[in-house]
Amino acid sequence: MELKDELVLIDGNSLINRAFYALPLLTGKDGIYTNAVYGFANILARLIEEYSPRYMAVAFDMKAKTFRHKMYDGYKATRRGMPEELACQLPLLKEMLDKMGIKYIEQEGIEADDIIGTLAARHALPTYILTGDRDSFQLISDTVTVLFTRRGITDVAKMTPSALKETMKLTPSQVVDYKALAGDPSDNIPGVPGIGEKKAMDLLDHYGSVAGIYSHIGDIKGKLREHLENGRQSCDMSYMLARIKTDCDVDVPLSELKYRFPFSEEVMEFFTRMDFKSLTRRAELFGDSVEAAPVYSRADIIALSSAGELAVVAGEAQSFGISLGSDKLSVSTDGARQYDLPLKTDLLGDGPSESEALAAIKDRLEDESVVKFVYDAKSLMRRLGGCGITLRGYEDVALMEYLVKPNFKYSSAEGLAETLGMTVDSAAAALVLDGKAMLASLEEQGMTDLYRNVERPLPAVLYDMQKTGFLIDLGLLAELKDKYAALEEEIKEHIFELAGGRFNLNSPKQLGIKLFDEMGIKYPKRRGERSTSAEILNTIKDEHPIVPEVIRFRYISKLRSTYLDGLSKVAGADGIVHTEFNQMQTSTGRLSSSEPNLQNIPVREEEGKILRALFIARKGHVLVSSDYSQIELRVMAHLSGDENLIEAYREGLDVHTAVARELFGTAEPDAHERRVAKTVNFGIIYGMSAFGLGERLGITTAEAKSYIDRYFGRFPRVHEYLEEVVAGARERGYAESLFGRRRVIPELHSRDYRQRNFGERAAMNMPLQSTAADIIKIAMIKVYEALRGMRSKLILQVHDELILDCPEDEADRAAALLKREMESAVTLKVPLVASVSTGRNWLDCK
DNA sequence: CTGATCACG
DNA sequence: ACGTACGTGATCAGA
Repeated sequence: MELKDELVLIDGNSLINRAFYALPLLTGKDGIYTNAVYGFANILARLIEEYSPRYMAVAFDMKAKTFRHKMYDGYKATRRGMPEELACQLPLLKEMLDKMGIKYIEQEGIEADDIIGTLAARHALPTYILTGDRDSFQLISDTVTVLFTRRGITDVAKMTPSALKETMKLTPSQVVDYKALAGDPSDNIPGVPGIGEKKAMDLLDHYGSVAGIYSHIGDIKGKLREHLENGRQSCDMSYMLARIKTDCDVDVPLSELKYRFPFSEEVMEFFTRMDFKSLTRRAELFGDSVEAAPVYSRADIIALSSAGELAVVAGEAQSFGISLGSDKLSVSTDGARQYDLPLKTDLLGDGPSESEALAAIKDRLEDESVVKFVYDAKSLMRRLGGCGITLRGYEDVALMEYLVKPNFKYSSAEGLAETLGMTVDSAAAALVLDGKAMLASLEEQGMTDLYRNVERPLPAVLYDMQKTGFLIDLGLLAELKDKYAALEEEIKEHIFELAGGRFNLNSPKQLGIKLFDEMGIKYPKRRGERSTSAEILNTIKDEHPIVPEVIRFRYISKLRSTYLDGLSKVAGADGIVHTEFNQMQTSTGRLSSSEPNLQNIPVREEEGKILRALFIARKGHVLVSSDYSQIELRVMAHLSGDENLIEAYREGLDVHTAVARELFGTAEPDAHERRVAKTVNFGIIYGMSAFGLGERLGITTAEAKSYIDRYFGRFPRVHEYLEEVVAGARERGYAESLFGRRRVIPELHSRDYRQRNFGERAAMNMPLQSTAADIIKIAMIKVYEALRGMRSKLILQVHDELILDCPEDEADRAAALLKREMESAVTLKVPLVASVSTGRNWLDCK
């Protein structure tokens, strides 16, 4: 690219502000904010491509007051300070400019505008000023053009004298006159009181300039003249404020404004570090010695025509990416070439069938030492399982993505390819490329062990659990369905009687109208909104006999629709339900369960708990269940190192009672005191607020606060720990578990108070919930290993509980094994305790 | 397709 | 003066 003898001057503050607000709050790999720097870099790249200037400079404002502030206290007084999320990007921006060799200038007491004005005046060569600030229009001339960034950053208007005339009906010098008259709210420049945009334009049209107006003041009549005369001083001052200086003490010879182009390796490294993927691929920005990141457009695709050819291709490789679509099987060994084998489907008769194709590479897929880069190993296992193949030796790229970005939305290998800028038919190649890059990212972020020892082995465990499934008592299910449907109908009719009319009871809207408007039942008045939630209904259940009936209807209806009907829909003819365990769903590392969700089967209410009798062991088997006792609190004791708490656990005390003792100063706390302590303990885990605790305990916020203060007084290390967690998360951008799992929490830097508070609570909760999730995952893997050779099967995980289905003669052994592996999964400063129970069905496991 | 509601840890 | 405990998934109504 040939550079031209032209100069580009950039208003750094203006541009980075635009970039910041135009782009979502992106975070780079380390969770630091990079959106503004990214936007800035993009504009620079575009600018260079379009204008190819040889000289460039960026001017920044400094915090110090300028002559304008001294002249007028109110100058820019309405400006908000730079938000922290942006301020923290300034050093990055300057680092980038340094690496590009672009001169940046900042000088105390001089604003960026004045620096730009001065440089533009000193250097007589074609000059472009890049800014989002209209003030700069006064600098426009035959040689100076303003590149004005309007909304966002992609929309740049080229302002020449004629363009200015056209859009604003002003000449460059009149820009200052205009501001002297109309003022500028954004800079808090007053102008002439009583004169707005319209009048200012009229006056300038007539008299040309402020000087012209005042020299003809005699021609002006009435109110307008009064305004002008009264506002004379303000007008003069505004003129001075708005006028950009072109004679500042800034002297930079042209030779210093040359920048290093093409960009060097250093810049490439910076882009890579910042995760500016698209910029790293723009070869035209970099010199020949710098290798631009490959433009992942499309892998070089080679069509195979037989399973035998596939076997040859895969047979030579020690590692390959593999993607199994509905009508083709693709493998890629190097990420550049991809071999596609079309498969016979129901509609298409060509090629081998899926099982024939897979059979050809069975030995490769089952060979532990051959690394397969796959996307979502668990779902691949299911398809391979159908062909009698067991996947061994894999790297799961989706899991790696999840670890680095737990908010990442699971899609498909094709989706991944697209995200990487590749075509969807290059999935297998994308897996190899991204897989290798992600392994490096995991290493960089200290998550290699977490990946290798926890996440990567888990798909095999989960697949086995899903495949085994949980047996349902279909007879009982049919019975309960009838019973609950009838009961629901009965309650419904009763409600309609009490209400004196029928309506859709499932509609919160209609219910609200019926209860609160038509029947006039009083509801707690809190900020207008009225809810029909159980929480609210419970507070008014004595107002009218219909209220408790509605509450009961809701509950029965929930049990019937969600659990009874829901289970019927997903249970197979053999009575087995196969839940899906989602390993890449939560931001804390927990699993989730769906279709059906077996992690929210009722247990708290007796009437609902009965449904657990539906979940039974297979014939001749029993269920063995084990749950961790207060695992999150124990994790907190460990992480905080609070001696008081650790001691309580080591002595095997009831921790809620122990906390109640501290809270109330009683040796033998009563049931109420223990309940309060228990609620406080939960509050700690959730990052409690005094209000929240008060709500749950039914006490005032002030009373709740005194409990919290007392708790932190008694367990000071807990207090320190929670504060550290928040501070650390704020600084680093993410919270982390004991094993290095991360969750980025951008809300901590939100401008919105509520968002920020939410971020703080999420930050406090994350290490506890997340570490507990890691622990039970480790336990699952250990249990799965330990069960090898036995007929007992892991079938369910509910966050702190594991359930096995065991032949009766193995039950005792399995129970002991389960307890042992769970308790020894990791070693903390406090013991881990798991309590085991056995039963024919889940209800009996208590 | 989102919000309200409610089931679980 | 504000709004207020963390993490999920399923169902239903009503746009």
